Amino acid sequence: MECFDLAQTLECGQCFRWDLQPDGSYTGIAGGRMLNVSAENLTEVLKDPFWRRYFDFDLDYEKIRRELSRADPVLAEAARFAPGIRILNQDPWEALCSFILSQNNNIPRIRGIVARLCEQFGEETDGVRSFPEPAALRSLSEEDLAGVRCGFRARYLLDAARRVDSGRVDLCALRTVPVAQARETLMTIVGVGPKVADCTLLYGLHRLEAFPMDVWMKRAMKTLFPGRAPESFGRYAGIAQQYIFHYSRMNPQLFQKEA
DNA sequence: GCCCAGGGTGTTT
DNA sequence: AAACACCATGGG
Repeated sequence: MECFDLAQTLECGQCFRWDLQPDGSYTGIAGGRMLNVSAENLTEVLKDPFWRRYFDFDLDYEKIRRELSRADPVLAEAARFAPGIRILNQDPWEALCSFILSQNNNIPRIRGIVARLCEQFGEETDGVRSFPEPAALRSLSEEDLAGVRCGFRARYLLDAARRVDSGRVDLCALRTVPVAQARETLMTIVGVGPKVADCTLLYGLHRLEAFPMDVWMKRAMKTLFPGRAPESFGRYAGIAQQYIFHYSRMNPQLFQKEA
């Protein structure tokens, strides 16, 4: 399967609960299930409807990559660099929290914070530690979250928990409303700006037109696609964004000559 | 010690 | 609207 690479998909910065094992497989938790997945058992894993959907296996990434590549040679180069990336169908609430925690932070530390959050406040069933539900966080104080060591982001996490748990932000409804409106709704949460909102839309709600612009993407757009608007990439702009993000992080020398 | 990390908020020009 | 300090924390 050329259009599905586990390392590219699980290590491209969209998820934070998958661990590379010594044997090259990945162990992770999603939707209250634990999975060990590798190139060897992938076909078997994809027979399970939950994982099939999680890994977005029914979307034809080969075709999308061809379309995107045909439209732009630079994008074609970026896509060629990691043709096996897929956009996961993560839980919207977990994605929202993960990217709230991501702000002004680095990926290894985000992973640690998410792990501690699950360990301290997630429910354990059959040895699987779930991501804590909004109701489990709603009534906590910032001091209660001290052990998670997420710093100033604790306040943001709690505001998100309260708004989601109360229904003022209905994550499920955001799958179908116009994307601009969904974005605005997410941004009513304190600590959620354009970038975190777009990450939630893309990775949690599978709104593939969302185009998160972090520091890497800003550099990449200026250098590789000067003057080009994210919307110009079309309804799969989010997938284009993922190719560009990964390409940029793997080739930082592209941006060295700033002065 | 300094700088940066998949940013956002509040304040100042 | 654009620039800026500030926000906790940890790693290089």
